Amino acid sequence: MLEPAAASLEPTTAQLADYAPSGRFDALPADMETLFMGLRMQRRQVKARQYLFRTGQPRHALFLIHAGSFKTCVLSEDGREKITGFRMRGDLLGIDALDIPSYACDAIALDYGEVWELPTAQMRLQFPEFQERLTAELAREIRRDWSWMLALGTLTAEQRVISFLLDLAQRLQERGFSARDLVLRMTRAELGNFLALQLETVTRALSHLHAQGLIGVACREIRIDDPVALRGRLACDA
Amino acid sequence: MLEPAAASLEPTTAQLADYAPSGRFDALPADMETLFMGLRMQRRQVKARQYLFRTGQPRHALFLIHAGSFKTCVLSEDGREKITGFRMRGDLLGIDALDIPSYACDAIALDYGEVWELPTAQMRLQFPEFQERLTAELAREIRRDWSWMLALGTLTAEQRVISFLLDLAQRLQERGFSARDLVLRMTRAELGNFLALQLETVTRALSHLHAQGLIGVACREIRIDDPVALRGRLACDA
DNA sequence: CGTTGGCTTGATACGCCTCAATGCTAGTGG
DNA sequence: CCACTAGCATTGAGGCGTATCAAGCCAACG
Repeated sequence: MLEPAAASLEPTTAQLADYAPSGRFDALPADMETLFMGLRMQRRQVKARQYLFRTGQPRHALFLIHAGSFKTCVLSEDGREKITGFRMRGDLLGIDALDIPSYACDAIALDYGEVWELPTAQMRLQFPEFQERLTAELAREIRRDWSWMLALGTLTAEQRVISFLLDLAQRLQERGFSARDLVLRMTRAELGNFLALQLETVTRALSHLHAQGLIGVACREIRIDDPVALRGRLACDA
Repeated sequence: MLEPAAASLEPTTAQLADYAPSGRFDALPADMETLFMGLRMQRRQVKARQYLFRTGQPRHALFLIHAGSFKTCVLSEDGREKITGFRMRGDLLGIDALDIPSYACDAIALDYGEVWELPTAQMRLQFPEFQERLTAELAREIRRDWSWMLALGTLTAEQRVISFLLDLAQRLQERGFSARDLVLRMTRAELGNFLALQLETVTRALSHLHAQGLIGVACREIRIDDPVALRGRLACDA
């Protein structure tokens, strides 16, 4: 367990709030849940490590994450794997295959998960704005992807890890959790895969930031001690 | 000038056709032009190096590329730049900002360019399937991005260059050009930026492939001599 | 109590970056 | 016509950052 953060530096969340690799593009996160609250929907629970769907399976529905965390990944024919994102409550799974009959990625629960199954055909009829919501969600995903492409292409290993932590902190905060105390739902290997790093490099980056007093590290639990300093390290010439 | 390819290895285009970083996901490319043929549309021409639009500008329209090549790029606050894609005839520019009032990237002509301006509001009324076409285009872009994220995260410098060449060859072929003789519309620096490599590394990779007789290189003109061997190099353990 | 999976740390190797020099081509102006 | 310049491509030498390999630690679990 990590002891709670020293209350020395208070105004850190404000700094965090306007940061994210995707921050400069995005409008506020959509609240799909309230939109569909009245609708009777199929719910589905998945256990840790379980596949929600796999690449190539017939796509019969979209899924709205209600609880838990998921990763989505793509595979090449020769076995190379790449995690394309870590998804959490409010995110939609499966939209990347909206125009084709089968899923285009794997969706795997990191811990446990509960999803709501959206029957797309029915929704289109019932909610005229549904299709527009989908385009919005897709466009947002593109901008997120571009931001990460920018980060992976231009930042060092340590900066990538910082980017990830700050991005995660912001997403947690948007969902009502602390932006300071994070619990990573993925292994070091998965994190490294997403950031295009080896797991040892991720560990070393975290250890280094810890040694400098910027974060607290206890395995999956991360405490962000100095968001301002972290943000400062993201500049090109730092 | 490059002399034409030796006619020794004939059946290469078939191999090429089913390859692309995005190949395993995508359906055939959309023919937007014929769809909108009857419509009276604003056309716009841009010269080399000219911006079609910039990040943050009010988004009043989408653009369909009719001729020429464009690059789209994103910038971070501290000046880091990343080219998110090279676009050509039939591609849509601006869709990544469909849900927000201003453009989310820069679009810059590489040589010259002619685009058709699509008034989105009008199109939605006139073509009921237009919104669905947009979602399809967005989903395809996401899958393309994921494929490149996979490539950049798991391939060596030389493999990335090969991937790019094969992808470009396929896109040219889809548009009725030769899949064997390519003309790069971008500088080595731009190519390196897209592939997360330095321009010298791109040059070295091209020179190396040339020295092995797999391609012909004369500055911007590339001839693909041995697509099969190139494809073979993309395997994980090659 | 052994086994397994995940995390950390160190030593070494290698691929790509960085810096520097050169060549080439096109455009410009004397 | 020929300097002169600017932009782009190529090539080499050396250094750095991350990958790779190896070992040890710890908690969870059968």
